[in-house]
Amino acid sequence: MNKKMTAREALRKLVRAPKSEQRDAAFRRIIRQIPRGKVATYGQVAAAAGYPLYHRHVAQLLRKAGGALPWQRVVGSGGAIKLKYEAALEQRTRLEFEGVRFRGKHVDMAEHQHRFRPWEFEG
DNA sequence: ATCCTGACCCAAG
DNA sequence: GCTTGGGCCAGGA
Repeated sequence: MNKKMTAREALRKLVRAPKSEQRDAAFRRIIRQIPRGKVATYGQVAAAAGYPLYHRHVAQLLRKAGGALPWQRVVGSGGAIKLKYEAALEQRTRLEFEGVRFRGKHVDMAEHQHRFRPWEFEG
């Protein structure tokens, strides 16, 4: 018979069927909500857009969309910069220019974490 | 259809 | 703190 469904599998079934088009649109909308001086993680953006478990795709979009979005405001878990080499330096520089402070290698999340408002759904 | 890749994430050690 | 292994998912070859 059917094996017990894991919590993750259950979640996956609840999540809206992935359509890259509207998914990316949702990601873009969320990313644009992040104000100057604040940041959000890939996972938070994905979840806020209605697609938990799609954090990797947020990164994929950012790479593709590039300059059309405030890409520097999306960081890794814990405020880590996930880009490499020069790109990483550029992101850090851009963020510092917006007033974001770092603690070692990570963004000071206690101060710069952006909180998304769940009720601002607006279709 | 299979294999590989990625601006990820997290629990362990 | 850092590294590692396993898990995740869609896209491209």
